[in-house]
Amino acid sequence: MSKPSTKAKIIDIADQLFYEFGYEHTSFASIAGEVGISRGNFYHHFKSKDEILSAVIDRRLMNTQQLLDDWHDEGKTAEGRIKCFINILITNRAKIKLFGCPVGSLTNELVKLEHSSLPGANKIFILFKDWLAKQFLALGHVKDAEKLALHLLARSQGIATIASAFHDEAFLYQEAETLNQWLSSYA
Amino acid sequence: MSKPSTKAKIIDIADQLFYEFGYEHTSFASIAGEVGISRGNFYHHFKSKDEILSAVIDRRLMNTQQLLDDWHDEGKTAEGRIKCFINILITNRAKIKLFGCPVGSLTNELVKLEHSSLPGANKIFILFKDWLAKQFLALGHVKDAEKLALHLLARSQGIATIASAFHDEAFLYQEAETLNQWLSSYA
DNA sequence: GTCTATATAATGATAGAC
DNA sequence: GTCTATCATTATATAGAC
Repeated sequence: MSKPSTKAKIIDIADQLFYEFGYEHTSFASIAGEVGISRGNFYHHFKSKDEILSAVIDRRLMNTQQLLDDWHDEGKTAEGRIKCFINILITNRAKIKLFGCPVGSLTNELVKLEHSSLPGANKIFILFKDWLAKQFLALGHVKDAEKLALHLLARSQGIATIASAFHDEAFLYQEAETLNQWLSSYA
Repeated sequence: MSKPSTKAKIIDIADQLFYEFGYEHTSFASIAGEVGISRGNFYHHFKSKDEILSAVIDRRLMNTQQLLDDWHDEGKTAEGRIKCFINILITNRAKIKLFGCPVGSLTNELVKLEHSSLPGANKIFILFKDWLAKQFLALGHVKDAEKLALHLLARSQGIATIASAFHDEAFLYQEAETLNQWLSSYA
């Protein structure tokens, strides 16, 4: 592994800070501080804050695709693969409890800013949705695959919202179990 | 009806703007502009921006309590009353599609700001939760009333998140129907 | 109670030396 | 590629006249 470039470091740190503190609340000063560079250096790599957001979204898209590919190898059955999705709520419980879902909370913010990167952020949702729909299709739900996929996506979003509002980790366990029960009625 | 005081007007406008553009993104200048007063006049009524947020949350708490009281009179049965809750997704579809849920999107933001008003905003969630739990209790779900209430709350949150991200009103109709079906299995 | 004028700090962004 | 210095703008907030 070669050492990460400054540009890669900026994207990595911005990704974290946008998640933990929100896009607008994260300043160049705080990113620069974390990366260990000066604010001026910043604009050598990115022309604007929006451009960093774009890069962060692209990074998240890549990471999400990688995650889905990994799940495809892990899960032997379509049901098992959907369970991988549900299980993020448990795997990422510590962060979800504190900051909610990275995708949902970002779109939530971009919606209110009427930000031009909302469609980009939505692409992450769509990656999940299409992947889930493929699994439901494999389970024989030819007509309802899309609907079931979006339904599950919404369910996971709501769980993350409530869990983060109340900083309630137990709720994540409880609702992940409820989702698995729901899934078994479709598998 | 006496004409609303300047203070009441500020709270009313701030409530709308916080919903549509977010708390942090809403400036004093924009509130003052909408109300039709100068920025300086502002601080005669509120000592800080946080204090306005507090007042907005108090207002939302009162309005929510009023809404729940109205539903109590409207719905003849516990099931009917829960359906009133589910039906907000339809009644408020135009705004939810554009800005999400006022409660969920506010807590989402306050979580990331680590804002001291998060517990206050959560009280709105708790009002809904306790009211819903009471209805599920009336339906005979003695042991699961709390769990079912929070589950339904989370479901509605997720639906609002997805609907606003994609500006998709049809999804609100589709999922409200799914929720009503879910409810009928508990009623 | 409302206004104008202003203080102060932080923001995103630029210019130019090294 | 990184830095320092700086700009223009905006933000919250204050002081004091009317």
